[in-house]
Amino acid sequence: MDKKQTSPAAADDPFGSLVGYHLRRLSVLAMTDLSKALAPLGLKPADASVLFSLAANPGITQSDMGKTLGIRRANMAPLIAALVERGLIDRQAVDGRSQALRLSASGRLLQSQARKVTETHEQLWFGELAPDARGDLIALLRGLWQERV
Amino acid sequence: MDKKQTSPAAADDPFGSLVGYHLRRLSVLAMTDLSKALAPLGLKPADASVLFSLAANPGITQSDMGKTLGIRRANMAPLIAALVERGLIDRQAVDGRSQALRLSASGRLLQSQARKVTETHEQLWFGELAPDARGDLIALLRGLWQERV
DNA sequence: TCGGTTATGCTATGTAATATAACAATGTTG
DNA sequence: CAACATTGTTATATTACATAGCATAACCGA
Repeated sequence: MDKKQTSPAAADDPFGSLVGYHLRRLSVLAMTDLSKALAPLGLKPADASVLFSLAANPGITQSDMGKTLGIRRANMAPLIAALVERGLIDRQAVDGRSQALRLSASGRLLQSQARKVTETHEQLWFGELAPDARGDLIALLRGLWQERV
Repeated sequence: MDKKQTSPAAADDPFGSLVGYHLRRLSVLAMTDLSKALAPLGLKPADASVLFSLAANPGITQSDMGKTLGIRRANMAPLIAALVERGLIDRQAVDGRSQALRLSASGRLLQSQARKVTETHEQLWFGELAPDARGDLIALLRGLWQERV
């Protein structure tokens, strides 16, 4: 027999049946790594998600973007303000309240760089999954969270 | 045609191919909900993970538990201290440095309650998955994070 | 068209989960 | 024994998230 003597994991794993635990461990590790990969661009994952959203939805309002990204108004404000400050985003009043947001030229450039970094990161972390397995996983995860929003 | 006019999501979804994004959204929502479910027990998810680990590995040291849970020494200290303070965990010196940790009687009781709460939560969030699909998902997620630790 | 309600953006603030750095005390090993 | 590594701890910074309250603007029904 070659029991015990193993790593500090061992025993019978009380988390073996908990999806949420493994979701969290993976998500935290992957997000930490993505943070490091984006850092040279001066972006955090939340910033990148704003740029991606804007590349796909030019003219979206701040509050609508918050709804799609799951970020609250109070947290969107400083996030957007910093990107406007850096000249990456232009705002344009839609009415007396709402601001339409668009990428500036430099914002478009940075967005495409961030996209490349993110895709490289995804390939590193999930590239071992066959394309259809990856698609299935995305569909599964998306279905589970979108039900609850 | 019935295009557009849909929810504030819409457009072509710049996150459609990003596993990490969906991992994160699901993980955050599920963890927030688990937090609320555990709150009546006076526990946070990290506390519960400590209790689960201890139920499966009585006598494990603080640092070994940190390694298996992915929690750093500096963050384990106050986490364990609070549970000891509440009388849920007993410490016993293994040598001059290490402390063996065990659930007290009240710790065992609270652990089993936390386990029930967690399993109910898991059922609510992931119960729609067939048991083998759930097992496959867990194996997939676990494989992906364990490679990186 | 007025008045109540809702939406938008913002500031201030609180909480939780991370992270690093530095330390004392103890163990381990060449 | 001397050098090194491990354990637990404190202090502290960062980040992501939350709530509350506010001013302003838009909307909408009587």
